[in-house]
Amino acid sequence: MELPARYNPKETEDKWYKFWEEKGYFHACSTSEKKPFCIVIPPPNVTGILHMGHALNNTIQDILVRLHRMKGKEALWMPGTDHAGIATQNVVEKSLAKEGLKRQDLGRDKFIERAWLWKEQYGSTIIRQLRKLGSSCDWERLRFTMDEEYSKTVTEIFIRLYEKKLIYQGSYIINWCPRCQTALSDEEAPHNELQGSLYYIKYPLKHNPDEFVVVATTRPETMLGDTAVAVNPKDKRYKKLIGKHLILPLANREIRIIADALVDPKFGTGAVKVTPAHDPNDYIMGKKHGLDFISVMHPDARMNSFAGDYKDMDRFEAREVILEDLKEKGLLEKIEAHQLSAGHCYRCHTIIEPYFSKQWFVKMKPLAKPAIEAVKKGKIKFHPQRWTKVYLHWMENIQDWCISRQIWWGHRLPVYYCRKCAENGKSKSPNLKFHNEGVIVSKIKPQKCPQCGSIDIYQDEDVLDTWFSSWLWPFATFGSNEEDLKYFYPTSVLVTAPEIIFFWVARMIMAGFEFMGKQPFKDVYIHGTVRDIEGRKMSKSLGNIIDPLEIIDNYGTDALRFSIISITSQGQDVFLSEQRFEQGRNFANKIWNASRFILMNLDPVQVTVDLCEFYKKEELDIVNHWILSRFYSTLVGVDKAIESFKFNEAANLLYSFFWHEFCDWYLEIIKPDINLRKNQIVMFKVLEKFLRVLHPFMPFVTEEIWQKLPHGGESIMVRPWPHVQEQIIDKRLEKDMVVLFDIITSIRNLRSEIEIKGEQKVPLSIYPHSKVAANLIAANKEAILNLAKLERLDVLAHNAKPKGTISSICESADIYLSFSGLIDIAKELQKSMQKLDNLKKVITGKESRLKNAEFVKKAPKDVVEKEKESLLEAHNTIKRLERTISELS
RNA sequence: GGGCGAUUGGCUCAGUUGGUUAGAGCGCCACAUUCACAUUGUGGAGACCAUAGGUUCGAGUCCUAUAUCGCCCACCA
Repeated sequence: MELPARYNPKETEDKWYKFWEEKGYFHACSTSEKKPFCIVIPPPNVTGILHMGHALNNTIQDILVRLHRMKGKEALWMPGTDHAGIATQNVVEKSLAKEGLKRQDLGRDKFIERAWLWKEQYGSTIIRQLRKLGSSCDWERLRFTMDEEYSKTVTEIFIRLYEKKLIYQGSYIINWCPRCQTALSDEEAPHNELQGSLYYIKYPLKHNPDEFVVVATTRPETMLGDTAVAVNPKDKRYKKLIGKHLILPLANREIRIIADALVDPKFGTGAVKVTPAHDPNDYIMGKKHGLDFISVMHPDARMNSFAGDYKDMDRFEAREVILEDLKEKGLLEKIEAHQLSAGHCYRCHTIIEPYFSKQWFVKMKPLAKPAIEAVKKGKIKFHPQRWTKVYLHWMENIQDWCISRQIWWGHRLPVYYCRKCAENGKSKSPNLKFHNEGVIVSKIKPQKCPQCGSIDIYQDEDVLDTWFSSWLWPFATFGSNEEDLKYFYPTSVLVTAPEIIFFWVARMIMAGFEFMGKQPFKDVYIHGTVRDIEGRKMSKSLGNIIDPLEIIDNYGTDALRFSIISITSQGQDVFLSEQRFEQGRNFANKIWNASRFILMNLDPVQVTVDLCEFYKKEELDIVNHWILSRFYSTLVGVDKAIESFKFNEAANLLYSFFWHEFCDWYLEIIKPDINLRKNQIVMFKVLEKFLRVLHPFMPFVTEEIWQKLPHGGESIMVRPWPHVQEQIIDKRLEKDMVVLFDIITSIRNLRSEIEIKGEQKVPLSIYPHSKVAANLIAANKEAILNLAKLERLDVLAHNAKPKGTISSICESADIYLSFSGLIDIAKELQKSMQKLDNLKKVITGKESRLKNAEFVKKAPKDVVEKEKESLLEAHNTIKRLERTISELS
């Protein structure tokens, strides 16, 4: 069979992916007799495009799924996308903006129509890209968090929680994004450091306007909403002022001086302006002291009419103007540089505004309880383990979850209001926003108010937090299919990134227990973040993105997969440069060429035997036994590595086995006798099995080659994972072979050092140091002749007189070169002296260790024995070296 | 303020429960091309394992500080 000398991924990848899919290999079925294995994909946003984080995340999942499929499980990888409320709405709004439109111009229904249209058109981009990656997802089950059935579940869950009084409506300070104009949960408003200023502002006393209380603030623009100044009750400086009144500058309102232990007397001036509607701390004080809540901003963070002259200014513009005005009035005492941190919208990075508003919340403490237990008891395990602490810390300090969003794209709250009931309630609370009368929570819009019978009913405008649907993902994806749920739930492993632990992982665990009564998964593997070579996150704005699709285009999917896996250790962050992908590409090519070589030399008739039968009946020679042993040892290592989520270790084991042992040594050794039956069988079987083990890592190249090999079955993808043949593994032999390689390497080294030209063959004598070495040399004489390019090899018996000059010694043998003329005596002498020196140091170390009574007494016996042995060995080597030196001089 | 991670050849990283002379890939140097593969082969150079203490017969590995970098959490006006 003629194959090109290079592996071309472009010609194979799409072909095989299509083949697998058409064969239905990706599909998993709950009626199977097999044991289930299930992973639910962290649903990428519909707005998403594949980045390296996805590539890593999904490669790991695909490895696990393919592996377990081969191991005989009914393996399901449940795919889907997330509607990504704010992100998608932003994208659709942007596209509208190009037409000069705002969403309000369209109205809610039209806008949502538009959003769906967008989703239909672009929402499957990421799915297509996941396929390029080779992901073996069960596409028949593709889900979307706004599918009809899924949405139904979301609504039901809301009602269930509401009825359990775990969902409530209330007015609190929440994180408000003025740009997206919606509330956000705490997790969606991460705090970032900012370089700001601390402004010291004088507030005049009412009874004596020439005297001031100076407050320190980072946000002067909110002063217009101040309703008090607070001091610590123990603060002597202010004690006599407590209860007195101040005139709030610029607003010319009277505000009270209150005492509260929350105030830190050491910070600033020890006096704090209190703005209950714009600061969470102040909110608490406001509640405690019965202060007024004055919101001074519009939802877009422009100042509102409570801000008087500053009305309609943006909050930061207002800050500047207010500072100017204060300065003019002589009320700005000083400005200090000050580091602070502020919440930022995780979607648009706008600084969030702590904003007082009425929202819906989930009471989290009761949900957290079983989720904490499960992790503490080890029913759910994090890998690496350290994330357990992070998880528990968050869970144990969990805050209620704000779930209402003031956007249009998402699951609308199943909440309706009766206008009539609300009107009636108004008498108690003048602002419609602040009362709870007339709330109806229902799956569908009620015909009339169950309270008063009015038909004047309208639905809440808000939608739910996107994560309120994703936290149901491990079971909501099965919809109402009880059999599937019973079979596949709880799922097996969750593979995800650290930044999503609180958003998603923790909440899924809570939802699993609350709604299913069972944990959603057993293991959580948290992989690292993919960064650029300088350790920065990859982002568009930094321009440091490495596009996985480009890598696929240039290097191939298998190269991408293999490279990224081989550098991802144990959840450590990955520093990536494009160069890394050469390793994967070269490896694919190496496999390709080794296979090409084998195919060119393969007699298909000879290899149709069963390998087990073969080595039961026929005694294996050293080399074939060795490579089989190494293969199975590697397999053991790979199994173990994957079990402990050390994917890089598995990948690297496969890499070095194939390249350095199978190709560099094994194939080179058997090359001259490649037609021998035993060589035919073993080289073929090892290759075939190796391809299977590698398949989860590099699915395409392995399939392409496997199909060209004689094979049974349709696809490598559905072939069983090889069984470890314990009886073939011979650690002793593996070690011995290293001796042989050591000898060959030493001869090659010698050739190189004395500059024997490439093909020039030299005669050599060799004196083996041990019986093992002697046997190996005898059994592999041909191999040594070939690999070390020797004309002749004489193996010296004990006491035999060597013919040449001693030229080199290695651990296992002395090597005598038969024509001494080639040797640079001075150089060799120097080299030997150097070796002698090193060895003497080693011996000194060993001797002193062995003389140390403590060591002999306390160290394990085998360690002491080993030490003695190696000392003896070193002494022998020294003797030989000294002999060499005397011969040379 | 608290927590976590990292610090090992020029670069990027491995390094199992402490055990003898610390590994890999890339890069570098030399040699090799009618040989499956130059996306190759062969050989080589290159590391007092961040610093300072400690535990131990023995520390890259365990402990305590320190430094630098990074991440996360917290009601830092």
